[in-house]
Amino acid sequence: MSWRKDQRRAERGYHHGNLKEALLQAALDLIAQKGAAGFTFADAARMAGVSPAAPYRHFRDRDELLASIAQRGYEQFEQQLTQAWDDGRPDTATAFERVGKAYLRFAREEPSFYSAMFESGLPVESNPALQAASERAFAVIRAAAERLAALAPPGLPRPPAMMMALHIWSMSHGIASLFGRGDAARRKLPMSPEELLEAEVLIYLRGLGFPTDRKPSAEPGARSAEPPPVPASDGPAGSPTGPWGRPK
Amino acid sequence: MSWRKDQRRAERGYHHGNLKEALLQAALDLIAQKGAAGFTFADAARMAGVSPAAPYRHFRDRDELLASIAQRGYEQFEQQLTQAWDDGRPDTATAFERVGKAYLRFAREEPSFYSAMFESGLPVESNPALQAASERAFAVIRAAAERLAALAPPGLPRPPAMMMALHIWSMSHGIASLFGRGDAARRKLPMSPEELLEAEVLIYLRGLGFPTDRKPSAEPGARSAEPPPVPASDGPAGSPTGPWGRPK
DNA sequence: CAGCTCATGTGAAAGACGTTTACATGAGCC
DNA sequence: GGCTCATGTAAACGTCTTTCACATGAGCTG
Repeated sequence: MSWRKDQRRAERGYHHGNLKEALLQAALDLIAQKGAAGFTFADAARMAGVSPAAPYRHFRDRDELLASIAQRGYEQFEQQLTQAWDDGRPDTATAFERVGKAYLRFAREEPSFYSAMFESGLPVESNPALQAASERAFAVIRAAAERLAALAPPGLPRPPAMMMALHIWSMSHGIASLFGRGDAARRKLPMSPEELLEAEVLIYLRGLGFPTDRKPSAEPGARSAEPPPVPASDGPAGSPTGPWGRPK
Repeated sequence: MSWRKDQRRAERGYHHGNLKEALLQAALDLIAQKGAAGFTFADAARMAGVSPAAPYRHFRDRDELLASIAQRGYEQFEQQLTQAWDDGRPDTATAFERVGKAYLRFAREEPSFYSAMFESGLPVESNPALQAASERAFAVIRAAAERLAALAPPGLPRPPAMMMALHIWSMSHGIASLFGRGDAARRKLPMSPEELLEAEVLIYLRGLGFPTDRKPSAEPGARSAEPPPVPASDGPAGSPTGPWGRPK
């Protein structure tokens, strides 16, 4: 009946050797299958081929394992956002938009991490390391917003970068939470989450007075020979189509 | 030792009389205390003073109780939004902003419902009644967006109301989820969630070409003698302050 | 290499929950 | 008064979390 367990032990010996990693991996798989709420310490142990008590040698309790996953999630998240931002290349606006897309991509492609980070009900503020990781991730968005704010058209008051960052974050998070996952919580949408976010950000930036044609690659210092983009706020004669495409 | 239970039973007789309601109420209290994940069927039964098996006479399982709460939540949510919208009185923009605030207020003042609705991991689409209730709530936002879209300045392409509704929804939801609750998941903010949302919506609407002075009460058909508000997209000479107040 | 030590894993057990089943109660109806 | 059925109880099962005493063996020390 229980030859599986014994065989497994025979294969690997009394000591697992890398249980902590194995547990984290197992937890990720399980969360992907059954959600952050459905995931079980005992299941992870089973999947790693150890007794239900073994995990306690590596994590104080179930919540600490979840927190570890969330923390790794924030680290990967930060990395993805940083990579998407690519220090603002080739131009700030393009890079900025990539960051928003990276947010959605992360939510879709790493639903387990996303779950542990944002939906597990973990008290972020009670875990300093977790909070720090979360803040480092947000700092990427904030830095991007800072650079973008610096490009705000002169003559208008410059928007606070922190506010912009929070706005972009909440847009991305709202879309990701409501519509962003593989098949969970999906309502029928007239457009993809990516398109939805792209339009939202474009409209928002236009509201701040940024020029918003599709290729706003003309920055002070950029080596562009084109004429500067026409601000979208030119009036009725200005842009005939909005960020959502031509009306049908 | 167990006189409490017996006494309770003596007070109310063998039959509870209103167990279903009592369980829903108990569950709300428990979710408020310990979160949607921490809430327990047995606890609710205890709080209602009945045996752990009694709830099964009223709910197929724990998830059905949670779904009932979520459904009531959506109904109350719809009601609050409808009331905030007040059919667009006194003017569309004011009422629209009230809807956003109502969203945040609901998240803050009914965290139990909000939890059950958005954070419990319930598969909304698997429960037709729940899904319908959720869609009725969204329909309020959508109807408001419809009215607002109809007021879009002429000459520019009219934004799709559905898209606007989804944008407003995701903004509100993002802010509520990230910053909106009593003390959970709160990061230190330079402004209140309400102010953050108000600024975001204002910037967004301006991006769509809507006039955005603080009292945009001039609508076609409104009994206003003022001149129409100046569009915010007038250029550098236009509005000296943004939605976030004067720069310091 | 022998022996020690300590990190790591095991098994058993206690206590909580979810859920089912057979049985008890009593409110409402004939 | 007696029946019936919705509603509640007790007991039991399997699972999960967590703890504790004990087992194992990897790696250091001499």
